[in-house]
Formats: sequence, C-alpha cells, structure tokens
Amino acid sequence: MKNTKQKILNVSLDLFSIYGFEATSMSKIANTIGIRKASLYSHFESKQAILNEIIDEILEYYDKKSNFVNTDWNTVDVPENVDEIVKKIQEQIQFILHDPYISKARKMLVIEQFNNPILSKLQTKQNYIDVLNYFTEFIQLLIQKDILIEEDATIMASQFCLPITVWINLCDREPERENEVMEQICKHIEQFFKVYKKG
Amino acid sequence: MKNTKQKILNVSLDLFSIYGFEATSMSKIANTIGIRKASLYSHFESKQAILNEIIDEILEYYDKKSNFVNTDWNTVDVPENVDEIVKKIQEQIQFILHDPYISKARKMLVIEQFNNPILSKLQTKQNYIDVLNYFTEFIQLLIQKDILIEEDATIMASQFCLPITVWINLCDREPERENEVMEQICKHIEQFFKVYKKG
DNA sequence: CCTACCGATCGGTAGG
DNA sequence: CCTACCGATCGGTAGG
Repeated sequence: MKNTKQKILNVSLDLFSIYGFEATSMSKIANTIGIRKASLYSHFESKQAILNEIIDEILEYYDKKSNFVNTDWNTVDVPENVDEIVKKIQEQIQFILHDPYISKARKMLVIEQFNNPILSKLQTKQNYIDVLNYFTEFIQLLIQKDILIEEDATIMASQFCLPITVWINLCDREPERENEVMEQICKHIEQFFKVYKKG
Repeated sequence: MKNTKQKILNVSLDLFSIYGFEATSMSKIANTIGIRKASLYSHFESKQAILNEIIDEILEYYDKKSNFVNTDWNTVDVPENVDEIVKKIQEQIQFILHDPYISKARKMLVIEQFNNPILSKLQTKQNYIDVLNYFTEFIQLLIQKDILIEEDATIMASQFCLPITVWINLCDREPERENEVMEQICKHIEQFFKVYKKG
C-alpha cells in the first residue's frame, strides 16, 4: 500500500523531470509501475495531487539535506588551507549532482519554471537565492579570517558559484561530460582563490 | 497565406517556449491565431513539422544575428577602456535578453533540453559552447593587448560569462527582477576587470 | 480557409 | 488492486 504510493511518487518524479508534468500521462505512470491507471486514484485524488505531494517531499528533503539553508557558519570550522576548501566543495558538488532525489527535483524545476508559478519561485529559491546566500556568507567568513581580499562578497559569491550551477545543469543535460566539467570546476575554484587570495 | 504560415510559426514558438512542445496542442495554436485546427494542416503536415521549421528558423536567425559565431576578432577594434567594454557588453546583454525571437528560442531550449536530443545539443551549442568560445577569444585578445593578466583564458571566460547566463535565465523566469539583475551584472563586470586587470 | 469526422488517448469515476 | 466505462480532447484526415 504505502509501498505503492511511494512508487507512484518516485516514478512520477522520474517522468516529470524528463517530460514535464503536462506531457506525462497517468497511464504512463501506471504502466511504468505495472498497474492500471485507475489504481492510481486509490492513492491520489488527481494528477495534480501527485505533483503537490512531490513538491511537499522536495521541500522536506531540501530542508533536511541541503547545506544551503542549514549551515550555521559560527559552528562550522572552515579549513584554512585552499586545497582543503576545494576538496570540500567538490564533495558537495558530487552529492548535489548525483543524489537521485535532488537531481530529479532540479531537472523538474528547470522544465517547469516558465509555466508553473509555484515551481518558478521554488527554482529561484533553491537553485539561486539560497546558493548565493550560502556562498556569500562563506566568502564573508573567509574575508574575516584574512584568507580572501576584501571585495563585494555577493559579487564574489556570484562569480564563484554561478558558473558551477551552469556546469551542473550541463551535466544534467549531458552526463557524459561530467569528467570534463569536473576538471573545469576544479580549475575554476583554484583560479578563484588564486586571484582573490590575500597577500 | 504566407502570412498565416508565419503566424503559425510565431504563435507555436510563443506557446512551446512556455508550455513545451508536447503540452501545446494544435487546437491551442489554432485558437490563438483565430482559425480552426484543421486549417493548420494546409501549412504543415504535422505538429512535428511545425517544430522542425521553428528549429530551422532558430538556426538561420542565430547564424545571421549572433555575435557568438560571427565575430572575426582580427577586424574588431576592442576598446582599450574598461568602461567602454562594460558598455558594449551591457548592450549585447540587452539585445539577447529582449530580442523576441532569441528569448523565446532560449526558453524553449531550456524546457526541452531533457527530452529532445536535437534541442539538447542545440542548447549546449548556442547557450554554452559558442558563448564560452566567444568570450575565451575575447579575453585572449585582451591578454595579448596587455589589458588583462595572463591566466587560463577559458576559465576566465567561464567566470566572466557563465554568471551572466544564469542571470539571463533568471530574467527569463522573473522579468520583474531585470533592474536588480542588471545592477549585479554591472558590478560583476567591473569586479572582474578590477581583479584581472594588468598592473 | 471551413465543417465534419476518425481512432486513440486524456484525466477521472463507478463498482467490485 | 481490477474491469469497464465516462466526456473531453488529442493529432490528424476527407472533402469541399
């Protein structure tokens, strides 16, 4: 029962993240699971209700798993060493890139961003504002610690994290480019610290 | 006749760029123009044929209008003054952002990038590779002219143009943010030149 | 450009 | 969870 309900949610997100909500039919969802379309309505009262519950799941998962909203920079001990910082950030990128739930949610938000106002706002929050705020605080801390030079922290954060969001989107679209992209990311981070490092 | 055919192409791109190809129906296209669905088939043999012709138009328009593939850097006189460079780039961004054809094409490619292999490749080419190559050559030239310091030109170009592509996407999604975004872009470009300027 | 129609599929319901 | 069904709409065709 609960198993089937979860299967419906998972399969629906799979399909929504590739084809979009409208272009995914209830039959397609049902067939993918191996049940009849009518049976979906034992678990959800409508197609919209499936999407609503997926959105709830995304919000919940995000609040639980995302560093971007959960980090208390006062308690985090930031490594002083640039190599260590690069390593930490690479790990974060690998997680965001491959966590099956996060990556599918991200793709769905990209697809639905122009026709669903709720998902549009969510896309801006999760994949722009929260990320930018996180890295702005991170860079402010590095400036305070005299690791980076004192410039506009928001602009520095933009230059740091926005190229990475483009590369993540590129990997979502063409996963075969991942190695090439990770190399670019690595070079980019090193270059960033080289140019903004104090002294 | 030809007028109606062009109307069909325009209206279809309008709708495809918001809802996507699959989720846009032939009736919706016809009703938006004010004709009957069956009449569409006097101009196009199928819904797919409309998309194919739109893709051809995008390719043609892009080849004709895009700086990113048409610039011969040997003949372009790059302004030495950073303020002049900032101004030129802002003009380019304004054009890309508001040209009705380019902006709709860009939105459609974003929406269709995960389920249509042709549009997926086109998205990577037009909105990543060509842009990055263009700015890599631009920065190489500025390095040659002793305006910028000598670092990896591709990485510098990434740091320069990829944040801007994110901001353009943000404006596509939330046009009311345009002023705020243009301010960020301006600060970003100035910061970039401040940090990479020679001497 | 239209009316009238096709079979297939859409989201959803009844009833078991 | 199923079969059987609903009206509406899908992409597309015939014929004028």
